[in-house]
Amino acid sequence: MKTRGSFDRIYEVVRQIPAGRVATYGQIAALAGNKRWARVVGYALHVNPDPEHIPCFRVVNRRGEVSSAFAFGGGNRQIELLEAEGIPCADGVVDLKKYQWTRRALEELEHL
DNA sequence: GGGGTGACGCGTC
DNA sequence: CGACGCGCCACCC
Repeated sequence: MKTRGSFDRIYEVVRQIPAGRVATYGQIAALAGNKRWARVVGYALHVNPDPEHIPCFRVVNRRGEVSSAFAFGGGNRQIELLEAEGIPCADGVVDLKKYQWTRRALEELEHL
């Protein structure tokens, strides 16, 4: 597979999102290198080349809302996958306050 | 190389 | 956290 420039960067970050946590597009962008890639992140996941190894369902917008157009078969599918990992999002919205993937969150988990 | 597009973010009202 | 608009940047044609 060829490197798709920034896309590859983005995929790498998304791949590192731990189960049971979600990340925002802006956050992915920031971790990938540029905060302004938020839009590019969306595009990158849209053309997700390897859904099996790239958990794009763990990526939500800054408000915690799941995507309306999902590569797996609709936002509904994304909700199922998230709940399967213990992330409640019945209304299609995730509580970022609790489930957003941050270093701080990881530390707290380990500390607990 | 120019232009259109998009699974976004943030300020504003 | 309702709606609207602009900015942002990479990708495809």
